[in-house]
Amino acid sequence: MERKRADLIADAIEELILDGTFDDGDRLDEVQLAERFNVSRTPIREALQRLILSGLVEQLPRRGVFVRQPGPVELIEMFEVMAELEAVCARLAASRISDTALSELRTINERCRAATEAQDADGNYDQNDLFHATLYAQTGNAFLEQECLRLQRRLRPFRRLQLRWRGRMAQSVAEHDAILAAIEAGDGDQAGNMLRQHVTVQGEKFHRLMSSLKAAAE
Amino acid sequence: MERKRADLIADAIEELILDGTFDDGDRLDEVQLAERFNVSRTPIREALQRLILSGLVEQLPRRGVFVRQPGPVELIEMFEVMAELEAVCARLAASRISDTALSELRTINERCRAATEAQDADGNYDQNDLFHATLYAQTGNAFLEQECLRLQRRLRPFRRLQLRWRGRMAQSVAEHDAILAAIEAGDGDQAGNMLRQHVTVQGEKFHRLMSSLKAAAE
DNA sequence: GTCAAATTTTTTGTATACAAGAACGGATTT
DNA sequence: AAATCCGTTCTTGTATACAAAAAATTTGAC
Repeated sequence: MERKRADLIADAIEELILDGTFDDGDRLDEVQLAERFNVSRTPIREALQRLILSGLVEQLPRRGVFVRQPGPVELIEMFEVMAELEAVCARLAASRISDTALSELRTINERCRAATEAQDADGNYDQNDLFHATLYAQTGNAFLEQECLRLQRRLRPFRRLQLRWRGRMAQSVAEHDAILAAIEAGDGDQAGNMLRQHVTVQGEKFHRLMSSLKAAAE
Repeated sequence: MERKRADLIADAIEELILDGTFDDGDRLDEVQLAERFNVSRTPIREALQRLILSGLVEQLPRRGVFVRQPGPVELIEMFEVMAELEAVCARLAASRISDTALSELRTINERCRAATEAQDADGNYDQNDLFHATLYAQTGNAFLEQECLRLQRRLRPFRRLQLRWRGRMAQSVAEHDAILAAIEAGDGDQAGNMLRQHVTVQGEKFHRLMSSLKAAAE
């Protein structure tokens, strides 16, 4: 259960930003939001503070808060950090993972495969996130796990764009297979490198992401 | 200049926690803090929200906020993440660093050495932080840099404990030298591994940190 | 005397009222 | 006609007042 109204509102505003209701650069007016959610300015301000700290919006002193979608450069940077963090997770997990967790990962990837064959993009998306999140947990480092989940969550809407590309889902499942094989073999460095490649945005992936962004902006 | 009163208060409370005025588990009473800082509860609450998001304090719904110092396990986990992040920085910096930045790093490490020889623990501490922060900037990834600075800041009080050990300062300077040599040689993997070792808390370092913590708790 | 229930009290969460600073517009001057 | 200065208005930041929920204390019963 959520703690208080301000938290619910923060999630709601975040959703409104991510689904494009609020565009980049828009000012988030406290009084407008207050009447929109039928609350006073106080919980709105608390919610905005949460979003400011998460980096989703920007506050200019005495000016207000503005939506701040990451530009191409920052996006690439965030994906690079995600790739490196996941590489670390794979390397650590390779030596710390339990047998049950390994088979669980296999099960999840099989569900990814099934969703791919069923052309179920949403199902693939959810199982894919679960696959990565399960791996984070197997690092045996709860702090690392939380940091990864935080960034994963932040990048979520942009990863969603990527899965639309033809053949990407099948490729993703195959890469998961290879990563699992490396982990099972206990080859942490290999698993890490593969996962880094799996997440990194470069080459063709980069151009596809850019054009997806441009298309989404229209 | 700081933005508003709430930000100043957040920094002040953080300082009070880090220097031990507020101990682990203490409840941060809103009204007490309000009269302590001669403001109303509103800016206090905003400040506390910042601290909650930064993980320094914990909020229990309808109960209040409590100081939450990390325990030994979480501390080790945080240092592990820091070590891995810095390893990434070193690897990336090895291929992206500029010549001027490299010589700047050398200069900073020379200041570390001078501070060590002068038995100036505070000077060494400051230059050491600067050395690492300069390296973060040379990854060419502003997002990664910010994340590293965030975690560095969080671990700051605990790193301070470590420098008290006999011989640690000199060892640190020598390790910096080796890391710089690896970066100059363009060997990113080597530089990364060395920096990971440099930051990792394990073996003798672990026992020393634990006893320092116990001593600080008394 | 002890345990439990109810009331009181304390504290958080929300609403509203107030103050200070910034943007906007109009008027006056060059 | 353009630019600048002053005033109005709008918005943020802070204070206070109010409500609801949880904790603590007191009172009553067994």
